[in-house]
Amino acid sequence: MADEALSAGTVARRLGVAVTTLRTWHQRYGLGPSEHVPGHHRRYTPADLARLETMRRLTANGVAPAEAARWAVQAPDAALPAPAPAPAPAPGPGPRIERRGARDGGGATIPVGRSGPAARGLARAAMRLDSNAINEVIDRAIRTDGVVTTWDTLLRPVLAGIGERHAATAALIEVEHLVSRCVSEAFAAVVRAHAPHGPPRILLSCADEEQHSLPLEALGAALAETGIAHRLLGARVPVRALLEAVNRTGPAAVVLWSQTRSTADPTQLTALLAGPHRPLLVFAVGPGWRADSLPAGVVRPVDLAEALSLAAAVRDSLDQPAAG
Amino acid sequence: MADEALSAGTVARRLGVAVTTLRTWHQRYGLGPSEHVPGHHRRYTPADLARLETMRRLTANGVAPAEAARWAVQAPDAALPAPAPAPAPAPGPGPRIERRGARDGGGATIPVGRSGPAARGLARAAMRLDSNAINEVIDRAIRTDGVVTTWDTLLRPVLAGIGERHAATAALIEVEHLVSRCVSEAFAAVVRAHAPHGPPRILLSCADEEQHSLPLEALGAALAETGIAHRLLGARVPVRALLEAVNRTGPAAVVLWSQTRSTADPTQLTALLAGPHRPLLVFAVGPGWRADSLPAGVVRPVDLAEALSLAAAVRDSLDQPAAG
DNA sequence: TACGAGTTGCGTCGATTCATGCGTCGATTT
DNA sequence: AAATCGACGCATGAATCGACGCAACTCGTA
Repeated sequence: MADEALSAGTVARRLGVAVTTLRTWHQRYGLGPSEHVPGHHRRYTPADLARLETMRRLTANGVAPAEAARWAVQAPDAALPAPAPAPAPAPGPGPRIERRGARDGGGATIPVGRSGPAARGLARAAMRLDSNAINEVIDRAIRTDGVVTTWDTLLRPVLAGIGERHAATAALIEVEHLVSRCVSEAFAAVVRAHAPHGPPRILLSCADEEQHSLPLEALGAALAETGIAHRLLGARVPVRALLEAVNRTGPAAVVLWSQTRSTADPTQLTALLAGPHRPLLVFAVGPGWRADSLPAGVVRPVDLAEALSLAAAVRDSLDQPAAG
Repeated sequence: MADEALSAGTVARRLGVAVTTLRTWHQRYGLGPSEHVPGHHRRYTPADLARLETMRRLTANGVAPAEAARWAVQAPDAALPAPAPAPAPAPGPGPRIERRGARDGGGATIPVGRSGPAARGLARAAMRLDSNAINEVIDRAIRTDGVVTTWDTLLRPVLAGIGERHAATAALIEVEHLVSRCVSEAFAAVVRAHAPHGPPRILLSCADEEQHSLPLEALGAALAETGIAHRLLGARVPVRALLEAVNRTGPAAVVLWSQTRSTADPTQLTALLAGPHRPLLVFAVGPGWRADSLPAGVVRPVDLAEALSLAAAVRDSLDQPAAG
């Protein structure tokens, strides 16, 4: 693979920095050619270049150089705020539930489609308002399949089914509340069970006016499951309060959830990026956000799993005096 | 060079306090970086951080800052005075652990009045959005004093203080949300911990449009603690949904919570009594209800303890063959 | 009940320290 | 000969420093 060995000057020109800077980065941060004999010329392989590219993109987004370098060294291809967001339309992670079939009983049932027996069982327990049974099902599912899978294949379908019924029949409000509560509690239990390592560096918050916090709680539980500490603000967080929280706690990353388009005001993201304690990374998560209206420097994971892996990348970044 | 030399700002963010506070702690209590040349930047080693962490934990538990600092300086890894430390008498109904030195003040704080050190610690933890500390304090309080006492002497005062501040300054919304969530989770944990004996015969529900469900959750947790199973519907339960739930589950008693007068529509109570599956007992709980407007046959406990004892009475009466 | 004293967290201000990108210089590599 | 190397130093803006003061809270006392 040595057919591409770029010289220092070439790389420098490509990145738009001075040659000296490359040398500085090498000796200050260890961010240089993987194999380099002191005294000899530096030869950058494509991998090295990718690392430098990461460094450049991070710093271009305001990340402190020292931290950006650390990040670049250990996660060369870390997903980053791409200047041109992927042309993914915004269908949202809305679970496409088959509303047909699933005939379960005579009266008012919850359509869960082909989401497996557990979902049907959960739906039945919900209809009975049997919180014990609900808890049991959820707990077992989480214990068996983990938070992410449980959320995607069990909870979200059932909640969506309830919501659908609720929208159609204007009934089942109690059921919806009860299940939401149980889910929320289950997630909380997960968080409590997994003692977080260090201080929470990730802040989860709903967008202003956004009422649905369950998906965020799912993310929080998934994070906890992975051993990543976080802070969850909850639903309906005004922008001012969010900024205040960011200012007070200085998180490395902020996740802002928006369920519906009406709550997806990009201004909030802009405000986050412009605030005094600018977070390293800002995530816009949820079906509400429109990819084309996001300000530059905002990452938009498409589902829980992606958000999780991105957050894990954040975790790996140790903090150190940040300047610049 | 120390592999980890955290700057003042980083440490401050980690702890959830302002940078200025770190400096203040240093010069007031001597709680600073072990080696620090005046005029130069402070560099906190892991050991220093541990000391500060101790400080944080102690203050979160209500210890006066001055004393907490003294403690932290000489015993960096001091274990929490959790179960029964020497200088702490039994925190009975009068949690007057130490009458002096528990002052508080400064900046945006939460007024808790003379509600004991635990309340102060909780308020402090809340201000720094430290959910771990919040959980810790609440859990210990519940474990030590039980749900009712904890609610009356710790949680309600603090929540009221936050609400007061919030109403006055329009700030602290995040704090309010976070604490509410933690309280809710703590109650849920209590309910989960105490496996209910039989089928739930008591239904707890918020009045229509009523958003505050925390007091109800407190009642639910207290019931669970006493071994009484219950069903909790949650906030904002429309009358139709309530009746539907009563109809489906046929509870022996229904508790309807109203926080403010605007949600205390007596019609709901009347509807309950007139429904097909008339509950044995209907409770109207909460400050919203007006005694003179309640329909006949509705009981109105004045506080959590009374509601609890009445509910216990219900449970006992169920053991006897009820004459109808 | 009201009031003053003591505590305490934190905002502000001018001065200083630090991190960082890059220019320069003599020696070495290509 | 051109490019680069390692070392050194400089300019600049962000972060921090120390000092001061404020405001809010609690508690003892009148």
